[in-house]
Amino acid sequence: MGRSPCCDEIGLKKGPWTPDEDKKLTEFIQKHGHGSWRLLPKFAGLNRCGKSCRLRWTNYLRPDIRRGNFSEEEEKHIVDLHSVLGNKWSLIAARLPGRTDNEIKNYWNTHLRKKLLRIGIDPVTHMPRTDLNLLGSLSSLLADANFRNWSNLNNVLKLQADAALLARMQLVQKLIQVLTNAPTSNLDLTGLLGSASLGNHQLSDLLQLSRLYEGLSNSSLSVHGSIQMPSSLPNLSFQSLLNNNQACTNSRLSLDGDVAASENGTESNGFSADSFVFPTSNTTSPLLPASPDAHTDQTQGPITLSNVSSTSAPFEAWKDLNLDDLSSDCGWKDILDQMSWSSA
DNA sequence: AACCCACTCAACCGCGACGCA
DNA sequence: TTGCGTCGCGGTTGAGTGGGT
Repeated sequence: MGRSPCCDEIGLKKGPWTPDEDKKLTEFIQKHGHGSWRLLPKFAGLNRCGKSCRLRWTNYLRPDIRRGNFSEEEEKHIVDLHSVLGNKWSLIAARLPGRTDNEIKNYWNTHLRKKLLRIGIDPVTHMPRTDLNLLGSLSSLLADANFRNWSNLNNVLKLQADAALLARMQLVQKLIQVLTNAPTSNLDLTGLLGSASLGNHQLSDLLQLSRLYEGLSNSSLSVHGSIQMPSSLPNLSFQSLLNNNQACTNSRLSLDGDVAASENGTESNGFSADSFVFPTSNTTSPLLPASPDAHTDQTQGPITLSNVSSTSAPFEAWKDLNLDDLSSDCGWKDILDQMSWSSA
């Protein structure tokens, strides 16, 4: 919408602030509050635009700002939060008392991002990088003395990524439960999809969620395999999809044991009541098993959700989130935006 | 001492969101 | 509903700084 004209005005000072300007701004705000940022510089006797004043105050002069180096605890917290929130610096800053979004953003870009890259973690996805020269990354990791206190950082970060995935899976589970009004965690969708209670939009949304769930579970299994799926995640049963013509039409599902050609000529996958394959374009993996015996870390033994959350905070961070936070994640935003029922 | 280069971080810019008339 | 003013956010810039040669 409308652009603030204040910074376009000619004659306003730009660049570094002088101690005198800082003093004027601080004294004025302490006495009167900031009120309208646009009018503030005029009343405070500053030849600056309101935007510049706000920035100077919020990022530097505010009395509750904590200066100095980031502690290890803060670093880990930032990584945790970033794995869930992405580049939502203001949200991250809100969970780190005394730190500003600008400070965290700078620290991320100059330190943390590089650290993650060095140890082979993609700082965007928080997944292990796939474009690595493994030997090169190993040597650089070994050479990185900065991580002496995070000796197991690689594992910790993998767990974080896993935990973030699981958190998302749990969210999808919740959404499915809301959509289907299913009371139990062991969700059996038999009959639900065929029932008259589900409208076209809901059916479509449910299928979309199902694909999302599958994508997440595939990521968890194929990329990491270091985490044990918690029993709280649903053992989804999609047998009723077999009998639902609309679902088959919408999603180009094929039936158990059958292989049906889809419109583009590729084959989709069969599924049964015990396992199923979502109608994604190129995956053949079944839904993750709910068995606690599956997918244990070879060297450290099974990792349960409880001890994952004790070593990494995404679950803690997740508790603080609302759907607005989640919807900022582009893929998730699409999903949530398209849910015609979510606001109903 | 002079220069170069990499790095840091305060500050700026552009945009979207929101409130209000 | 529309348009305007304002705020706040995230990405980017560039001056300052420190280390290496």
